[in-house]
Amino acid sequence: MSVKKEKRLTSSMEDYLEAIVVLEKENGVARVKDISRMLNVKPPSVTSAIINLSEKGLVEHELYGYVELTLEGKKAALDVLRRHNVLFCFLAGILNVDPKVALEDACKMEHSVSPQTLENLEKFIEFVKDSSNQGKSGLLKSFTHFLKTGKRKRFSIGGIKQ
Amino acid sequence: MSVKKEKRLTSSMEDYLEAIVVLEKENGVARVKDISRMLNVKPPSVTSAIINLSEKGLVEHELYGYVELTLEGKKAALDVLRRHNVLFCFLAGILNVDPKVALEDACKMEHSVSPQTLENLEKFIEFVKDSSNQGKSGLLKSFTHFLKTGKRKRFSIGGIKQ
DNA sequence: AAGTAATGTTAGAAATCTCTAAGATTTGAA
DNA sequence: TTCAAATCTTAGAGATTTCTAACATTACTT
Repeated sequence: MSVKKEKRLTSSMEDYLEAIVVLEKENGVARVKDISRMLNVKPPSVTSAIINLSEKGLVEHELYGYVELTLEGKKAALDVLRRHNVLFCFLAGILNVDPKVALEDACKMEHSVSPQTLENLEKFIEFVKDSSNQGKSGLLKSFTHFLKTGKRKRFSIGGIKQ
Repeated sequence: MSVKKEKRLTSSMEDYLEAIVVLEKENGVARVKDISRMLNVKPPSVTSAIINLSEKGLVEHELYGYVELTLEGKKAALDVLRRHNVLFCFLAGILNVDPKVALEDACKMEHSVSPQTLENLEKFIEFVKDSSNQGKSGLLKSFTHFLKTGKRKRFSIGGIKQ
């Protein structure tokens, strides 16, 4: 009975998984060259990573061929992607951080955000965004105004206009 | 003229700086043993780190003596601490994440949050918190309620009661 | 003051992740 | 089909960070 001790994936390995799932979505398949370009690492680093992920049962790979996520790998990759997206939405959509910066931050923070924080962040986004049907909610408008001027504007949640 | 190329500090080195500044605040001085305990690493790791930080001009250290931050080191350490505190405030105070989890997350995320995100986060905290004089603001109460029940409650910002 | 306990350092090894250089395989063009 | 370009892998080295084991120093205790 080989009960593998599942160590948490490193940030690096999560990056590779994420790149692979994104490439699969974009191109149907993931190739070493594209992973390399996407992550700004050299091809040998990708090969090493693939061997590593393959030993963990997260990807399948034939020499000189494509890289494919296993079911488990896909699950892990989508989890990273979800963290990324939630963080990006919050940073760019609520905190009003420049999208380029928000992207960079999301790419780094996605590896350290806990499930609980992620869940509450998702709910917070829902809470803030759903409170307006069109574009920015009152809260968002008010905060954006506060960011620019330092002054508060009234706003409402729950459909009650002030 | 030796113009050192100042590479960004690694997460690890930031952790050491942060521990040192916290210990200095608590005990007046920082010692290897305490840094070791605070960061959950063995003493030789601390010694290595101190040598590293010392080469960067961020700490001073006499063999078998105390560790002290230089001016530059203190500046860097306080910067990390500020990131930590802002993140913790947001997670625990606004997102309603369990303080223990919020602490862990802050400790990890503090190394990857950009200045712009940090600044906007600080303003967001100010925006949300200052909108009530006593404890949780309307927004906070409303979000907490939403977290628990999934239902929205009306609230106000700007001192206007609904 | 001497010896023991506590603390700190040195040396050297292991894990992780990246790179360069060089060689292998595949693809595509003539 | 054969050769050149593109792609991928292997081998080996370097950086970073941690550890254990052994040794050095300092601080107590009596």
